[in-house]
Amino acid sequence: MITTEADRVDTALRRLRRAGMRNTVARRGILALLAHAAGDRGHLTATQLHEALLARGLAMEMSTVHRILRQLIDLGIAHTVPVAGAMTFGLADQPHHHAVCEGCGSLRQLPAAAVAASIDAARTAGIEVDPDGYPSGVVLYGRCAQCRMTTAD
Amino acid sequence: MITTEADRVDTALRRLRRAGMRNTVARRGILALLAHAAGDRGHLTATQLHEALLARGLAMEMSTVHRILRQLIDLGIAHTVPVAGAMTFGLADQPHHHAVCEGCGSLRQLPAAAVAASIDAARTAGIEVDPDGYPSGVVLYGRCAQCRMTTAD
DNA sequence: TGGTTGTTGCCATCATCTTGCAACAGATCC
DNA sequence: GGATCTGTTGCAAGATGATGGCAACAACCA
Repeated sequence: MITTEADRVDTALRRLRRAGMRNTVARRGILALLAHAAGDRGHLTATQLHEALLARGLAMEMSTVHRILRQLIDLGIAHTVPVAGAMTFGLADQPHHHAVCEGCGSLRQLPAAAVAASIDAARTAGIEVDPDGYPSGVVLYGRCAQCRMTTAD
Repeated sequence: MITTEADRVDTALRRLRRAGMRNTVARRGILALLAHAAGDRGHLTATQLHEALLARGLAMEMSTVHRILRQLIDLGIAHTVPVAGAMTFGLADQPHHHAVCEGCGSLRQLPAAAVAASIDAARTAGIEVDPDGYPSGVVLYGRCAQCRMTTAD
């Protein structure tokens, strides 16, 4: 992790600005949370984001959260990973892919090099996958150590 | 494709039977469609399955389709891949993973060997992924040739 | 500082999936 | 073949996640 959270938010805001979009409280809040989550446990669902925003005193509508997330994805600023029927969101400023625990939904980042062979195989099959993991890239669904312990089936 | 569709349905029904579950019209219908789809374009969503069942004269409730699909997944007979906010379902009798087009939702199957390196990387990161692709395995999200043509962005 | 225009809040709506319960039907035994 | 047991389905309601329209608001530029 070279850049700080503030730097990453700043960079994202500049990209928004260049696309003709405004620097608003709602967007700054969401970007700050995404940057924080990226350095922490991984990605967040729209609901988790909404709750975290409220906890920070940033009251806003759920529809606004969804709208902003969609915009961030359209611009390639954020990317999204489907987990257990819901979407989770993270910053896409550092190329990576994802391994998801289907038990608890926790998420690990995988470097691009680790999934290169799989991307080659997909290309052979006719699907071109972004090597930087945008908008979803490669997702591996499995179980983390803790969930393998608790559900011994 | 070594086994016929009928064989695959039969095998699945035997596994259901062994688990103490009954051989019903609804289950036969769903398994037949999944077996057919696997040899065709890939997987089906619950809605697509429901419509196809109605088209075959097998009237049943959407809730029944969902219930049966969940049972098939619990038994490892079917597996599921999230595509564009919905889940798609396919038979899991032949070990494979998936490459999905985010444009049109079409799906290609990848052999287990093609994604082995990625699964190793996930294990290193702490997530154990089933090499046979159950229940979701490895999913690569990208774009097929046709969608890359139509949306030139 | 005022005007323009993108953005947000609010509300309604849609789609997908889940759950509870009573009626039904497949499987087994006699 | 018929009775019985119990898993299964239909029906209806609802939880959850995501989207769209419109008026009020606020960020940006001149």
